[in-house]
Amino acid sequence: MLLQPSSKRTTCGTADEVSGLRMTRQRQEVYRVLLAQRDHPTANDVFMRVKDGLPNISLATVYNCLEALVAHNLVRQVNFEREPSRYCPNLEEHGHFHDQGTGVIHDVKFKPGITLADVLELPRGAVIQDVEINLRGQLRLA
Amino acid sequence: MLLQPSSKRTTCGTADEVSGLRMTRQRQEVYRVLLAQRDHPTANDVFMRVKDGLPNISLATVYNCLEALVAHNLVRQVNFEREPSRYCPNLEEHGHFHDQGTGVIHDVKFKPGITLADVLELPRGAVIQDVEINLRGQLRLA
DNA sequence: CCCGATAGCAAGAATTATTCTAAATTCATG
DNA sequence: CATGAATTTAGAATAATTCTTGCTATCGGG
Ligand SMILES: [Mn+2]
Ligand SMILES: [Mn+2]
Ligand SMILES: [Zn+2]
Ligand SMILES: [Zn+2]
Repeated sequence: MLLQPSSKRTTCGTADEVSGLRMTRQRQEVYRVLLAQRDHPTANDVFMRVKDGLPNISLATVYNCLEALVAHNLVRQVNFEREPSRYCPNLEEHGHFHDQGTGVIHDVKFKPGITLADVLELPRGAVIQDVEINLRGQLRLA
Repeated sequence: MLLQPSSKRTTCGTADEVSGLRMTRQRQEVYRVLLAQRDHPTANDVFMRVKDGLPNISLATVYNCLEALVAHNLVRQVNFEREPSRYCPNLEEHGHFHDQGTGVIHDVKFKPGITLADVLELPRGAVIQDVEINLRGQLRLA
């Protein structure tokens, strides 16, 4: 899962053929930044962080990289209401809890052994490709 | 719950004080259109439908009316990814299933007796104010 | 009924996250 | 090294939504 710059390998046929994604310096740095601080940053947040290592990167490239990482399932895009999209490198199935008090978005695990069909009356024959569970609330310490 | 034009009543102290929303012709028509065809229309869809009855209504007013109805919990706003918001007059707690084949968005009921805490490992002390469950997939007939 | 105050509406401009365009650069491959 | 494909960049364009402003409707008290 640790991806290397593609310059070191052939495009098709080695480790990252799994994802089929060419790992450029920009994509690598965007991905590294997402792993380093898992606070669900926006594209602009990522842009600012990535500029430390790649001062010439453009915002359009950050969007391109994020889109590529999402398309190849290395990163998930998280949308709350109509706010700017956020990005999450946690690949386990999980939901998100937005704490209105602090603004922090927490990952929320599913309880083990629970499946969607246990909880929802899905339409007959529905094949689910994507699940999005977003919660808003407050963290009230007892 | 059936709201009347406010001209027939005082602003504070009668039936729609429950919601505190003054029912203008525009809000009434927007709400009526949502109840009449429960296909989760966008603001622009609502605009086009409402123009039959109110040819001079503006899109900004449709947005204002939808915002007012949502703020007073008569209508829910439904967001899939970054697509235009859709609007749903079903006030029961429910999720949404977007059928990629037809583009139709279906309401999805929760199974009776299930609560979020049964399914998710919520952060300690989390008080949930809003739940959003959005599914994407295909309706494959067996 | 009349009046001043408040709320809502309409038209168009502004906002802003995101996407697109086009030219330059980088890269894989032979 | 040459070639073509993929990627990056800067800036323009897009589009859903929000904002501004002037007007209209409605409210509630006298
Ligand atoms: Mn941010
Ligand atoms: Mn539509
Ligand atoms: Zn996450
Ligand atoms: Zn619905």
